[in-house]
Amino acid sequence: MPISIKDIANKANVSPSTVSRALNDYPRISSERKDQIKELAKSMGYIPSQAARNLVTQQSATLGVAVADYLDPFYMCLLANIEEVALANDYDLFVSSFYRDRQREEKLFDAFYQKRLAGIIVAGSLIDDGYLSQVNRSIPAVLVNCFSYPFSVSTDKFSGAKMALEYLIGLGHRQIAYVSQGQNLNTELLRFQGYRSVLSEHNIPIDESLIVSGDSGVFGGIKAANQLMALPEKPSAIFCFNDMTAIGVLNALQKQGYQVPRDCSVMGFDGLDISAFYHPSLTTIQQPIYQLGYQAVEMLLDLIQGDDEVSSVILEPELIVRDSTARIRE
Amino acid sequence: MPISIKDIANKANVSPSTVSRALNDYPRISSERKDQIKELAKSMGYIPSQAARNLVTQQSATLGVAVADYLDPFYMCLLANIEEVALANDYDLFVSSFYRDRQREEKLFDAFYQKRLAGIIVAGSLIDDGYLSQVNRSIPAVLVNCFSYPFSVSTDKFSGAKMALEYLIGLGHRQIAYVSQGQNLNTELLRFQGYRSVLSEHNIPIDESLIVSGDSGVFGGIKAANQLMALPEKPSAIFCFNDMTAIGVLNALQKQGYQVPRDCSVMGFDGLDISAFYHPSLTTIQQPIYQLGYQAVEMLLDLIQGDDEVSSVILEPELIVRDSTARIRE
DNA sequence: CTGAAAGCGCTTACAG
DNA sequence: CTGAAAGCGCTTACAG
Repeated sequence: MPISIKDIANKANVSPSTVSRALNDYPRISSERKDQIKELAKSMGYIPSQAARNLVTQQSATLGVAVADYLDPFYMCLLANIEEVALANDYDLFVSSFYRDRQREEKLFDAFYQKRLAGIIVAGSLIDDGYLSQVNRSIPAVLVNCFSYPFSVSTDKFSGAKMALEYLIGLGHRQIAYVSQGQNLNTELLRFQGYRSVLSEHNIPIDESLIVSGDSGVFGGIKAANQLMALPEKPSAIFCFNDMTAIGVLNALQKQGYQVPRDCSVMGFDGLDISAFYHPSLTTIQQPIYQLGYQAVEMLLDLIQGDDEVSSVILEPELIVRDSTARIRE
Repeated sequence: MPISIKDIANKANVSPSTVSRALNDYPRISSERKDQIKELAKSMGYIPSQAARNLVTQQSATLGVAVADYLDPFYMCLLANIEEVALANDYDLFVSSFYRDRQREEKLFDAFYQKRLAGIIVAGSLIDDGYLSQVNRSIPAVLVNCFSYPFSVSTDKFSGAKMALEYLIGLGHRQIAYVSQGQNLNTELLRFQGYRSVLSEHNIPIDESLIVSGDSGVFGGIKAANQLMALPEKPSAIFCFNDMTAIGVLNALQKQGYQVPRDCSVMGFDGLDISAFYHPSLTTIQQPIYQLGYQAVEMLLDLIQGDDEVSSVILEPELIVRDSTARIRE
């Protein structure tokens, strides 16, 4: 049984109100009494009940964070940044994963709401375009990388994909494959649009057999690469939905005896830390992960403060050239 | 303002007690009334306040999980397993990271306690041996990989390190380096003991210059490898504290132009998914990550139920031979 | 400066 | 089967 404010009041011969005021640095209280009560509370090992406090104040200092997948380092890096910014603002985090499962994502909001959290951040939402109508709760929410939602902070995927394609074409590649994520989300479609638009600008016809679908993870990348290398006309470069996919692609190519980048260039998207340490290190499109997390928290805090003037943010990614891409061989 | 049980009671012309009983499937209630109230609650978008319920029932169905580092896939894989098992038992998780910072780890317990969580799991504790005396709270706790704590579930690191060394010696290696974690935790010391004990069994003298300290991450591995390869007598094999360290070592060796495993064998510890996809794929000691998570939750649940008969669990790791190790060249 | 009282949203004996 | 009442641990007007 945890000790309560009442226990302290009894021992100090004051009312619970006084104890509460002392502990919360209420201004009009004799400082001797305040110090005495604080010390007593400490010696008794008192730790306030957040639930009780939240109930009476009708507010909470914890933010809910839902990430698509604990096993994708992108979300973990984002999460680490979100936690850091939240902590700096005296909020703590209730973190949950929905394992890229839409049902589970939807259920999460009940959990968040039951806890009466101050606000929520969703990264990698599968509800995507339907978010506004589906999750219509009175709790402020910010989505990361879901451009269609009015309160969101996203990397410009279209622009990122274009950078990647321009770069590969600049290296002389024409047979450029794309390994998609496999779901019709904005984040996917924008990359694909970038891919198509650069190809058509360069008058390179779209070869449908070069567009294969992954699963945003390593295994999808492996499967996709095997599929691509079985083609009569193999690609000379493979642009992947994300770094994890690219790692799968790299792995499959190397296992089949292809040399990267000599036989085939490979590009990722995300800019995960580990992508720099692969062999060969991965050329990729770097998402501004820290900014994504920072701005998401700031936006959510504004929303919580009742500031409705906020509007979506789109951040530019950056091309990082490393060793997995090279000029095409004649 | 969220709607409450009172709002429903008013609309249904019954007392709040009745609403509560209907919603909680209290047995003695007319089923027509029950259904009617349930429907009404749903149509009004009622979602119960967990804080209020916890306050009155004096219990909570959420578990606190503190992990050392979001950026180490080992903890994330463990976390995913913990969450799965917890969810299956109708508990949800309050997850937090302490960023391998002891101060932060200590602070976390106040946060957990303020929330009156049902129990907590700590993975990668830095308080380590001091845990019992430091964190003496009335909330049940299970530690993962902290053998000295009475309620813990751990991989046998001593045995794991021995497997690694036996294997490397079996391949003819004698100059075997060890990259440590850099902190005097049990999890570290046990590996080191395994390392020493196998060497001495084989009458191989310990060469202190082959024992260098990393930081349990990629960068520590890189630094350590550079240090080792600057030695007059370079190691022919490097055994690393964990896979992330090994990835750093691999990277540094390759950058310096060494071929792995031809010029030097490299071994990790953990058995991360990604370690299989490196080039070369990493020989490692596989921790039973799923079992670790599963048993930790089960043990915590027992503790919460007041079952004090539980005792620590030690699980055996497994040697996974892949492509980063080879027989020594003459 | 301090106490008594009301109330946050629930649950649950206690009567009926 | 159902309502009135008490209470979980706090905070905060309202008096004094």
